[in-house]
Amino acid sequence: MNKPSNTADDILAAGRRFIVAGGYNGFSYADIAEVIGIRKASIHHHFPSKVDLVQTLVRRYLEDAVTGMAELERNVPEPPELLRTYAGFWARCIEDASRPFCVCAMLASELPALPPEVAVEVRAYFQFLSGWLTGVIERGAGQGALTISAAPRVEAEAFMATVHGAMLSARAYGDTAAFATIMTPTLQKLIPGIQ
Amino acid sequence: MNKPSNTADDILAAGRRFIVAGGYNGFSYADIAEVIGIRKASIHHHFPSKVDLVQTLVRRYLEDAVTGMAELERNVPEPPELLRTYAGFWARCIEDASRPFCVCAMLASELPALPPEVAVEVRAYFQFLSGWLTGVIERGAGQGALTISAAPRVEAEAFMATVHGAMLSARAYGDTAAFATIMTPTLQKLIPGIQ
DNA sequence: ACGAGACTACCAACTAGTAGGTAGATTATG
DNA sequence: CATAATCTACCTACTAGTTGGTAGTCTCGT
Repeated sequence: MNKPSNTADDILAAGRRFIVAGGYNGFSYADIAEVIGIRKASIHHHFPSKVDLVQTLVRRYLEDAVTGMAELERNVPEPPELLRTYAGFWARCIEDASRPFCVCAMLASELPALPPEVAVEVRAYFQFLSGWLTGVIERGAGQGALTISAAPRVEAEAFMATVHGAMLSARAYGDTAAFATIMTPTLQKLIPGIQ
Repeated sequence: MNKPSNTADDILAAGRRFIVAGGYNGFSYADIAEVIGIRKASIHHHFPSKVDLVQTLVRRYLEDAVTGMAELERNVPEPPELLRTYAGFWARCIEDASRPFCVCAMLASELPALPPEVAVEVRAYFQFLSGWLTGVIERGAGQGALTISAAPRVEAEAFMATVHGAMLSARAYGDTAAFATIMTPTLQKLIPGIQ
């Protein structure tokens, strides 16, 4: 069922690691060529330009998020647990250094300097994520399972902002546990009845 | 009282604008030379290397924050108003596009790819800011003027994370008002007795 | 006369991207 | 079945332009 080793996918995976570490201008075709063991020109065969490469990468990142969230909602139906699982997912990714930062959060920070084709994909990711969180929070508040003090959309934006800011702090301090430390009280304020 | 036009300061100011827009790798000596109207080589006279330039820039950014916060505390003594004024400062900076992002939040995002001399300065900024916020929140909670559900240090980290994440969202959406929209309920959760 | 601050003129290394070619697999056709 | 055409995936070798940085010179105010 799993596809054979594919160079294009290897390039995208390497590109993702580089973007997570240093952003759009933090890597070159030469860097990718070296880590996956092919020549620079061969990357151009798969992705004619750097814009193509990063555009494809971000588009696939969003697709993965869409299917990931759908599966998450199938496995974890309750809104409070959904938020906790989402935050826990990132806590693990950061702690085991497998995905120490969100690709789109990284790219969003340098949005004014990004090629417009990439910028539009990054914006789409933010819109999807905030839309998904709005739905979860709206449902949770309707059930009385979440305590909110503003409109679901606004609470969702605040939650998403805290997640991204917590990633940033964990990185700034070089302390992977900082993410969970920040998210715990944030979740507690939304979920009633736990101390 | 105000110093005469100083090229070194002009270089730092231009560098700051470029970093805010696109990070450490998002600008070159040539870019700075062009906007301030001197030759590339003349910048090396003031800052021998790019590391020197950015290190000086971030160090001064922290110094300005230290004196700025001290002055803020002299003018606005009450913790709730202090937090509101701090958030309001950034809201204005973002809305009038004068400082659409925090230099150190920007650099922190690409910390793993940063020269270590710069990284250490960025870390120092985060430590100062979280320390200052911890003090304000601790004092406010002691007076009963702020409602907190975790240790002051943790509340301060969460507040700072939300500020940085809200900047990121405002940038991602291209909507300067998003920052204030996110910060309003965040402040309301901390400040009792307002609806 | 001297130093600060600017200049011209370089440099090696790196950037994304191109040109042209090769080996091998796949597909179409007589 | 054979063979010709095409395609995929890579290669070497190159381009024009940019990167941070250096060396040496000119100019101007004190």
